Amino acid sequence: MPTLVTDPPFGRDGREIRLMPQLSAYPDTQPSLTAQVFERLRADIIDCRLQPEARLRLEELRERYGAGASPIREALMRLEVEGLVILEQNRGFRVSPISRAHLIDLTANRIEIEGLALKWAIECGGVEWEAEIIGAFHRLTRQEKSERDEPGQISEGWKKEHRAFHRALVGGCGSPILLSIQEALFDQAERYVALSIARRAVPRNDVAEHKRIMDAVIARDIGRAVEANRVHIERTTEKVLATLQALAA
Amino acid sequence: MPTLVTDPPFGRDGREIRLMPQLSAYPDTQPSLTAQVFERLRADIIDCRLQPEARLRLEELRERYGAGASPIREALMRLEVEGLVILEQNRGFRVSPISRAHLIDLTANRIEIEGLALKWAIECGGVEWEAEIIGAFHRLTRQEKSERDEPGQISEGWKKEHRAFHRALVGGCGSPILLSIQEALFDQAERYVALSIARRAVPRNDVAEHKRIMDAVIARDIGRAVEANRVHIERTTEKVLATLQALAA
DNA sequence: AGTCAATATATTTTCGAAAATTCTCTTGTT
DNA sequence: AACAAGAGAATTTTCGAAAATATATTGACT
Repeated sequence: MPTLVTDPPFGRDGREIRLMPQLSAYPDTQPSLTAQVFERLRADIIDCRLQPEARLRLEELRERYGAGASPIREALMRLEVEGLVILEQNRGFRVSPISRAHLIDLTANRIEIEGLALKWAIECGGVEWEAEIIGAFHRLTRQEKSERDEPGQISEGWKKEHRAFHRALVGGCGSPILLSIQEALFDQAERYVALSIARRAVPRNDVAEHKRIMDAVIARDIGRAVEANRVHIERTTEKVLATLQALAA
Repeated sequence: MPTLVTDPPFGRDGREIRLMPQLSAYPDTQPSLTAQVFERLRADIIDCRLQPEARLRLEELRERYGAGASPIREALMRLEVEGLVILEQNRGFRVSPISRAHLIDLTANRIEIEGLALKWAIECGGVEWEAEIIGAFHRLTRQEKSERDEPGQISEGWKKEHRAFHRALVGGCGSPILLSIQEALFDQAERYVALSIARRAVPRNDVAEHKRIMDAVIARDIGRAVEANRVHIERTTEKVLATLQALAA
């Protein structure tokens, strides 16, 4: 079974260049335990199965994820840099707190970062990029937002397609750095949405908002696209702020 | 259940609120081994004592930093998220490669991110912020850029003050998120400068550039400040690109 | 020679327990 | 009652070695 000749992603080390790498040297290795724990922890935090400020005791996490101390701490260290977790010296980890101030900061930054990414994408994205967006939008509209059995819940499928759509929008910007920033901020924001939903807020219908962004992007109208994106982000934040407010009261 | 809407940064846990915390509960704990290793590794990579693409073998690092596997791997995981290190599954870590493309991407992003931070800072920074800048500028100008004994080397002191000056400029923006992004990008960029210096490039005199930024900021002229900052960043990058070019040839 | 398989070596990844630190609870003192 | 000190428990941090994986080497076969 011949390996497809793809650009070898890494390892451009004189010593490592071989005419034909042994197949066994590049198996589809399953992700390391650290990587698995990282993904699960990240998802659990974003979806608020682990609540803001919840203590993350090592013993509990070992139980929950079936791993030793090392992979778990390594995953937590990554999450701390991404802002989903905080570490207090010798006092362990907890899920990052949420707050009005943080949400507002996050929103302002998302508007700017995504706006910039949109601008660059419109300036330099090609047809392939446009096609991705249109495809992603189609998949998003064909996806039920709420689960049939749990009406006040956003479906996993919808969340996935929603993320994919936003990713497609900025995907043509040509800047890996900007994309990674965008993704980190998106993750953080999702946490607030999950929280708002968990508080029985009714999911809102935002198909029109998404369509407006897409239309402006396809029309290559930077100003309109950035503006539509701003509106979309701000609407979401307003909704979340309202439920947070109601909760505090 | 966590309270949602108050803003104090940490530890807003009913149980932890005490009238007067016991002193012994908050000692000046010395940083954990992980934290120490992280700082040293980060510095070694930024200053190119660990060269781009160098393999980071666990055993060597244990030797170098006098620590066990856990702290070192934890530090490396953090650095990977920050982009200073890359991890290849089961094949270990190496220092992130450098490239023209990456430097150019970095530069474009720095111009935008720092520009935005400058804008926000000018809009909402107070007198204290202005004073910090003026102080930082003063310290920077009083610091020798080159070491007396090593003329083609940038002094540690200057690098520290230079970082502090740029930090002071954006420090008033009021956005912790934007500041953390700015810092991460600054770190990455420093690596290229260090590399260029290591290649015997003569440090350039950029006092005037810094002064131009500061004057515009103090005059609260957003356009001029952002423009001056853009010029400063681009000049640095041009210099680095030139030495990289010469190196490749 | 060149390829392949099998083996040996090197390296990363993971675990379980020891060491260090923080937290909790009791007891004694003013 | 309030506070401080100290023993004991809980938890985090770190280590050293085992398990898993990747790389290098050897030797047989074409």
